[in-house]
Amino acid sequence: MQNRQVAAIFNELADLLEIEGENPFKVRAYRNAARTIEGLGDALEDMIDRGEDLTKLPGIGEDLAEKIVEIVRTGKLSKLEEVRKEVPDSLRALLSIEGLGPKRVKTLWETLHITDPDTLKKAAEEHKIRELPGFGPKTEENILKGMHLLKQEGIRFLFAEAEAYAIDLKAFLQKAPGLHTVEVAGSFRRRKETVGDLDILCTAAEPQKVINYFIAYDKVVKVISAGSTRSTVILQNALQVDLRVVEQKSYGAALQYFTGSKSHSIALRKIAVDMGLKINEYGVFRGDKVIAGKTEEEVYASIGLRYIEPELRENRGEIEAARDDTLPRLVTLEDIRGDLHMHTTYSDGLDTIEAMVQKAISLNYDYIAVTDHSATLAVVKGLDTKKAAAYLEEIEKLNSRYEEIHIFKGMEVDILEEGKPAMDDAVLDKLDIALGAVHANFKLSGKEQTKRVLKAIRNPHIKGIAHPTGRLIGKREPLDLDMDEIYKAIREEGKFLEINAQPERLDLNDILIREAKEAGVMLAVNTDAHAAGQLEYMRYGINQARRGWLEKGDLINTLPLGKLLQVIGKG
DNA sequence: GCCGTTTTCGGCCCGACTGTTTTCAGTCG
Repeated sequence: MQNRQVAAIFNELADLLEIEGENPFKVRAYRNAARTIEGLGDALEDMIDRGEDLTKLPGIGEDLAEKIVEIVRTGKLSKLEEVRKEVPDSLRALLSIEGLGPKRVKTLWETLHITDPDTLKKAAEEHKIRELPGFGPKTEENILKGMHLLKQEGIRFLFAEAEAYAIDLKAFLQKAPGLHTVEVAGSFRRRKETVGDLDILCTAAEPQKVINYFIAYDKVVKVISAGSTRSTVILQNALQVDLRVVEQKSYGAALQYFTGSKSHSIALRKIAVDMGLKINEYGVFRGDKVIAGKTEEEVYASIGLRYIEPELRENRGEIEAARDDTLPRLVTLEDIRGDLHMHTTYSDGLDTIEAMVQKAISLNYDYIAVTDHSATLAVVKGLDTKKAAAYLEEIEKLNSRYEEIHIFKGMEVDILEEGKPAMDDAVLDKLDIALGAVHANFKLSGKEQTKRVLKAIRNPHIKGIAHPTGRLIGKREPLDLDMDEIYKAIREEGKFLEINAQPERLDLNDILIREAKEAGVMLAVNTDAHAAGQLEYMRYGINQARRGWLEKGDLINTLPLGKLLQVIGKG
């Protein structure tokens, strides 16, 4: 039973209870618990096995702790089974229709016996809905329009995809009449690996003019709302954009509010309440008097906190750290001295080794590792023993030609099912950096998979593990690895784990990165570039590293060349 | 259902927009 499944059960229960009309604070308690569980570094199952006290977790009390144990032990929750008998589970689907919340869904169910999207559609088409109290023709129409958006519900965009749209939109908004500033906030500003919508904050003297300009953007296909200070639209690509316009004096408070995360902001507001203050998007107030709001620094300072970087704002301990002045000094792109994972025409890359070298020089790197694939069934275009000889020779040649950069002889070596590297020792002996990686047999049991990777880590030829969990965001689940065992082995062997910067990998994820750091594990952010231009993906990996609380000293590729040589045993 | 250097009971973040109303409930972020 995975944490995500436990969280899903609580979310489902919350939805059904809310439709039932249960105390909204009780409903919120279930949702808060689900959020806490989703953000957990450890598997609940392991925590229970170790006898840890779950009520220590935020938002988990006696009752919910018991329910968690029940779910983990039995795979289900009797309370949910009971509620399902009272409220049809299919009603949940209706909640995802724009404009339908628990109250209206309950009304539809009790009066017209609507239980799912199909019966809802029929009732709307027969104009039965407009007759209900609290409903009208407009609502009925909106329900019908919202029906075909139902399927697209819940899609999230990779950060890198959202970035492209955000850049376009920002450039467009910069030309809005009377605009002062425009900033993309929300999960985009927090640099989450996926982004559900874009939240954009503008400051302008006349907000209405900016709103009017915004909804005329040529990629807008639907205007959901457009008031005097905020608006929500849907773009062609189904991306939702929320725009908020405030005055300059509220910029900091509004940026904080619009950046979130929701639970981070709620926690701040609670602190303010305890101090007799109130925080909203216009400022920090004592009574009617504004005491802060122009900048985010001011807002945090007003409740006794240091400024918190957006990447940390997830209510996972950053607020306590800000109070104690123990926040990390997050690593930056400028700290990176080199890239230790990339591919060339020697395997499945698009550019030559020399093209990669030249691009790396333009990025001011001190070193790179060229790490083409070893050939296996999974990676057919890779290096065999014979091809490897030419490959290594060319790296050496380029190394003497380009004095301004050091080129490591590397290879991304497939870890076979038994944990052995897919390359002869004779070749491995000649390498500076061999990265072990899993590219096939993803379905092994957690125990076997862990054993397989541990064996690779203990292999003296392997220096690091590339994209350790093998996940592809939205496409492939991570390997079922015992990460604590992995961290232990990596630490003992003096090896490193990679943070892979490919937009759909970002592997390790933020939570595992932070765990790894706490376990004393060395890490490296690498691009796994398959073309020279992709060396610029480093920034995505840095985003992830920052979300994992990493500082410069946690990454080996911030080290100067001499120090790095020592770390990989070549100094 | 959670939580507590004010509290073990009585609070629980805060405001904008829409559509339905005729002063506001429901929804959303």
